[in-house]
Order: sequence, then structure tokens, then C-alpha cells
Amino acid sequence: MAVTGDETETAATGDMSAYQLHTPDASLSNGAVMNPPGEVTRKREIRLMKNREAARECRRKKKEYVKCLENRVAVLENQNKTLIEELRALKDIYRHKAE
DNA sequence: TCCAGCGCCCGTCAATAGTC
DNA sequence: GACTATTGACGGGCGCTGGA
Repeated sequence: MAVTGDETETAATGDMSAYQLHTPDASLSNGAVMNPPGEVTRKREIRLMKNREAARECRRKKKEYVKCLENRVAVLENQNKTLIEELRALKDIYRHKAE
């Protein structure tokens, strides 16, 4: 994969034209809100960066959670196996005594 | 060697929940 | 109500693999 260092490169400079269509900088022709030049873009970049990191963290946590669940399944399966063995042995003992 | 199929990871968007 | 964090969904890139 070789995703090393600053992989934001593609996101920041890649083909974003489709999205940028909707990010007017000095928004609203009626003058309700006038952002300084570049402000909207800057805010958007910050938001994207934060979301990028959030998504990464979210995936990491999800993976960890799944791994935990898998471990738990393994433990429970072992326990189950042990209990079945134990039950079998007890039944055996009981049967011999009954005879 | 080529290529389709698959799995993995990533970035982004949009919806939602939580906080102030 | 605005802002922020979280997360599911989507589409794209990349590497690996088995079959033609």
C-alpha cells in the first residue's frame, strides 16, 4: 500500500472539483454573512482533516472491538468444550456407580 | 503474462447524537 | 440553534491470487 507520511496530499490537492462546486467563499449575495477570502475553504479543510482522522480512529476502534469479540468467542468455545468433557466424565462415573 | 475477483484501507459525505 | 464527534455508506486505489 505504501501509505506513508502525509497522505492528505491526494485529498488536499486531488480532484475535488465536484465538491468544490458548492463551497462559495464569500457566500450569500444578500450580504448576510461575509466570510473573509479563503475562510470557508480553510474551515472546510480543517473539517475534512478532522473527519479524516476521526474516520481513521473510528475504524481502528471498530477493528479492535471485532478482535475482542473474536477472542471472546474463542474463549467461550474452549469453555464449552471443557464443560462438555467434564459432563461426559461425570456421566461416566455416575453410570459406573449405578451398575 | 494478463486480468477478473477479492479484501483491505482510505477519504469523503451525510445523518445523528451529544454538548454548550 | 450552532458546533463537534461519531459512524454507516459509498466509491476509489492498491496489492494479492488463481485461472485462462
